[in-house]
Amino acid sequence: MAPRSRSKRNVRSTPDEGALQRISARRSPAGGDARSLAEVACDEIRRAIREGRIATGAHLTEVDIASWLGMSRTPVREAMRHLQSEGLLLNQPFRGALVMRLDVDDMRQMFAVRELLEPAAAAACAANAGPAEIAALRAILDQEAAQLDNPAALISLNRQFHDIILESARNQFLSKAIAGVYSLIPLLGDSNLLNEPHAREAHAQHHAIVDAIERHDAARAEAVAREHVRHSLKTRLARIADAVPRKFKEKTTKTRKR
Amino acid sequence: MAPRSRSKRNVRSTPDEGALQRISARRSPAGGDARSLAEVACDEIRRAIREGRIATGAHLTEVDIASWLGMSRTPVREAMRHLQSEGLLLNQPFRGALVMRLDVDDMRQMFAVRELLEPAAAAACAANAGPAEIAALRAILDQEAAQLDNPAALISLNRQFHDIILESARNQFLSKAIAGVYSLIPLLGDSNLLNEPHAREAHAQHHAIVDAIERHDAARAEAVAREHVRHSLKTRLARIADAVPRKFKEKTTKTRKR
DNA sequence: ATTGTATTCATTGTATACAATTTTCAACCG
DNA sequence: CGGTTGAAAATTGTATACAATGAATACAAT
Repeated sequence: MAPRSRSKRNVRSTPDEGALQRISARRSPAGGDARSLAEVACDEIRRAIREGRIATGAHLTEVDIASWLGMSRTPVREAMRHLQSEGLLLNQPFRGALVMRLDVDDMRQMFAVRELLEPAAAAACAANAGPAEIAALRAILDQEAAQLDNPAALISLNRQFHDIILESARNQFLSKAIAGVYSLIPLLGDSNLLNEPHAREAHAQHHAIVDAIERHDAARAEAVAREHVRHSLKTRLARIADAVPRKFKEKTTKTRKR
Repeated sequence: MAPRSRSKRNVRSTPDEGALQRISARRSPAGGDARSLAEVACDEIRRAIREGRIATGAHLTEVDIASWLGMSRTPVREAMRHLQSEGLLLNQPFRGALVMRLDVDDMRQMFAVRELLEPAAAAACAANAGPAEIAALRAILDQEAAQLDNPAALISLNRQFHDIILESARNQFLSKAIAGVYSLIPLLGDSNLLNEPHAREAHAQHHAIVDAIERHDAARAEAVAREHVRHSLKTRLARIADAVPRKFKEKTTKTRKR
């Protein structure tokens, strides 16, 4: 077993053994990563998909990823299985794994479920949230207001916002269900928050949600959250409608590394 | 690569090659299993948990399972990671994996989510189901009616019933969300369908659901499905209330194999 | 030229060996 | 008698070798 100690380059009494350790040391030369290589692989693949460096529809093989990341097949295999169960990769029996591709209909299905789950989370949060959680939400609102023209920051804040609501809902099954949907959002392409008018409207809705939560008005929180999801879908559909006019149809663009 | 051919002991024109194939056949001596060992391990562990041969709260290690199932750690590890992401096992960093344990509060959370998702599935099914699906549902109803005193059969029919509804809902995200919840039901212990009065009521509700679906009455299907979930929770809570009087408290009973 | 057949190739499945780290437990010192 | 330290045991992480299978391809026969 190799990783897992966070930053303890630990006890190691005898010095010669320290040397021996350094010989077989981690391959990440800059200091303490200390996550398992499988986790690293998982995150790297996810990130590459999110950033578009691996296109949806591309097909990955264990050996390709392994040589890309400079590790053996074992952790890569583990990561790929994980991503498969997450739904990001599609196991193509003897031809590598396909990066899942979502069409407009899939997107509608996804938002239908979000429209079911997220309002429920907001309602539960309104019922359960204490002063600490409400303060945390307000803090996020303030930061959002200050960063409305900074999509990267907004994306991070947005995730935190929804995470706090989800935790306050205090329902692990609801959390897991929503997480299962969220994990496939990267497949939809760029975030809506790159669009500033959308970001402004989303921020206003966040505000309304927190107001309702603070008043413990579950029905109102639920309604606004539902509207929030609907607005998000509407923006995505509009973006697709704008983008469609282009004539070209990509095939399964193989974006490999190496 | 080893398994994966389902039941195609395929074309193989020349007979001597058939013999040669049999020489290097799978290690499961009785006929064609042909699933990967990781899948076998996954199913075996799941089954052992469902049947109570591994108690909730038990802690499993890769080597124990491997020696139990007579395979190497590799596929076992894969299976355990899968079950962890499913939520059936809880990774306990250096002390083996814990079989997840659900208390009454967890159960309530689970049913809260089911009460959200299953009515939505019934409603979508009512909107989408064609004659074939409705016929399939009616066939299940008939079989249920004939087996009301056979819990094992009812359990299988119940799963088929909900599977058909879920497929007819035509929403992969909804399906995955519900599947994620269902996979933890074995942790709740014995099925409600062992209780005949409950089974009768559940069958009646199934009937009402199918009637609504056939009339494409989404609102009615949704309402009955919600009542169905609520009734299921009520029965479980009543069973717990009955069972609690017993004084004994189990510890983390280690139910190993081998 | 087309079809059927054998061979090679690409890819995954599994076993095993080893490394590294956490836990456990016992001995030792205060 | 309690706390600390050190070594052994238990457990997991990773690499690598090998087996087995589906797919692709070359080749022969009609």
